[in-house]
Amino acid sequence: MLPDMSTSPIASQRPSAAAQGELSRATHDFLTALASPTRQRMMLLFASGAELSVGAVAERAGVGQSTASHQLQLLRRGGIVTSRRDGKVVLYRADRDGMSQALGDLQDYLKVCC
Amino acid sequence: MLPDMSTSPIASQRPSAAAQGELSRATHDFLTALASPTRQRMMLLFASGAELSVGAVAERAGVGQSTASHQLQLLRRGGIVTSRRDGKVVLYRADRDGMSQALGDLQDYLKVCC
DNA sequence: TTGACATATCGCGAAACTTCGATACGTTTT
DNA sequence: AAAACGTATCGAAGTTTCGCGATATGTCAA
Repeated sequence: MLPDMSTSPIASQRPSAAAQGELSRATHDFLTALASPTRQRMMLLFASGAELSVGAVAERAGVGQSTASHQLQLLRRGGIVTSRRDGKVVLYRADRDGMSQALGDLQDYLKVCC
Repeated sequence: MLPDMSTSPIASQRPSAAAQGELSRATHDFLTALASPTRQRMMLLFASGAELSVGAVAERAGVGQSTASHQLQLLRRGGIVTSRRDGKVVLYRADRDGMSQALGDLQDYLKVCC
């Protein structure tokens, strides 16, 4: 089954969550998603707005199909990629809005410590 | 023994590392350091430029002394805190420059995927 | 409906992380 | 020099993550 795409984990967070001194769940997912060499390698495949299927990511990143599917979901949960189904294929691409929002939340959080 | 404070892991990286499509070691350390609830809790103790010893962090964060020491080193490796010795005590505080540089590198990296 | 194809989920072992108590190291004081 | 104190390192148990193959689910074509 496809994961729930109707509710974005980023959008469900208040913008001022970080300013209150607590790192939001969405921002935590953003950090953990990017803190992985394999997922970093995957993200580079989406340069220039490329849209890739799970199989294409698996092949180019040098991982198995199940691994690619799982890691792409972690990236999606972190607001870094978006997915849409096109026939049998599920296409992923970089989530520009999600990334900028997560970065903003992160900056707000870090301002507390300065 | 005290860890090596003379060479900052952030400063040893070229600024354009992220633009070349590879996430630098320093930026990876920054992400992994922040992707931990315990370390996030610790960082909140440094609000308003507070400077705390390892023991103070351990007590306020509710962890053992060895744990606090270890996690603070991970935060230092990520360019998020700085340490200095004052007598028997080692004082940690937020590393404003390190954080802004890591954030900049992260932004550069994310620009590749947009 | 059946078959073919792509993706998601499951189960598992390997590797990494977290935390602790115990111990070694560095610093100051006596 | 030795004791006292704070911090860093060590070793180990528990938890989490990672990657894989196998299997289930979803989709299109025949």
